[in-house]
Amino acid sequence: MQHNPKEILRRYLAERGLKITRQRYIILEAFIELGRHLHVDEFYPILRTKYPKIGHATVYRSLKLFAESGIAREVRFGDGLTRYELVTDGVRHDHLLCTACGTITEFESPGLGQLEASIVQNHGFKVQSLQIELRGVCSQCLSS
Amino acid sequence: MQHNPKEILRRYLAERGLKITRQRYIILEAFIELGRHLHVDEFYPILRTKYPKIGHATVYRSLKLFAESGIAREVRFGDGLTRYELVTDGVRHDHLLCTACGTITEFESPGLGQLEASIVQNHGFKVQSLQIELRGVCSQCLSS
DNA sequence: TCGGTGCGTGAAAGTGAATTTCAAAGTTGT
DNA sequence: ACAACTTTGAAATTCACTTTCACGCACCGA
Ligand SMILES: [Mn+2]
Ligand SMILES: [Mn+2]
Ligand SMILES: [Zn+2]
Ligand SMILES: [Zn+2]
Repeated sequence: MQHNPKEILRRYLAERGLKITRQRYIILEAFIELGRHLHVDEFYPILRTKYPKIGHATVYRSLKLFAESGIAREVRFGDGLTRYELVTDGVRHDHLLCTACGTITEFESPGLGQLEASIVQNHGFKVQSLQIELRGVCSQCLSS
Repeated sequence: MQHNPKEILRRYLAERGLKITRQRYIILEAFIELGRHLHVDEFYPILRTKYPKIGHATVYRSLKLFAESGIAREVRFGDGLTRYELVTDGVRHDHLLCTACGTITEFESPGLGQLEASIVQNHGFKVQSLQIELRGVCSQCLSS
């Protein structure tokens, strides 16, 4: 149960005297249910069908809160939008962005541990996060 | 002479009927002379001392042009600003961002070729660019 | 060297994502 | 239920960046 996002968020809020509101709950459920790499304007219309009175500022605020609590990750792909994805217990992943069709493909990169280790060794840097972003043309687009 | 940024830009402009203006020349000189990872508002005051009439839209336009021509690279560090750096002939590099003092440290990562190769192999992706971004605490900040 | 064509410039206005403001409403511990 | 907070929603604001448009300037050909 420690890895349930709802539980993690509940604790995070409780620990600092913050509140579990209806809006936060609805936004969290939508966030868990809907796909990855979504930005506010992809959430907002969907949320409004369930809760028409919700304000867009609340959606911004909640997603940011989710990232702070550790259940979400902010992802930026250079299109000026901030996207979010659920942080899962599994292996970390990075993203391939197809410049032809816009598709985002996730990939795992073994060997990043080594890269990180060499950076620590060469620069005495304490790593908090590491992200790789590839741009190019996906196989789909290449073969058509 | 093929690797002189001024020469590359001159050609790029000539090839498409664009013009070498006083402003572009001044901005290019400043860009070459000043440090890396600068954003418009770091350039603008300096440029104005040499050319008080210059407009900020022109600075935005020129830096973007430099990136299009291949002599500059856009770099975004998630602070909402677009920064630029000269593209040099040497080895590619990536960035370490210190979350304590804000310093940007450049590093080279041997072994990226392998990572790229494995991605190509696993996903049939034609890579156009690859960027790594590390966040953490620099040695300077760790030791004080 | 002198136009003429058409790109470039600067000031100001506009854009769009994200944040802030503030009064009203909701949440929680007691 | 009460008091002490925090949160919300609508609207305003911020901020980087882009666009607009009238005028200026670069470049080419005669
Ligand atoms: Mn992802
Ligand atoms: Mn750099
Ligand atoms: Zn594609
Ligand atoms: Zn530091």
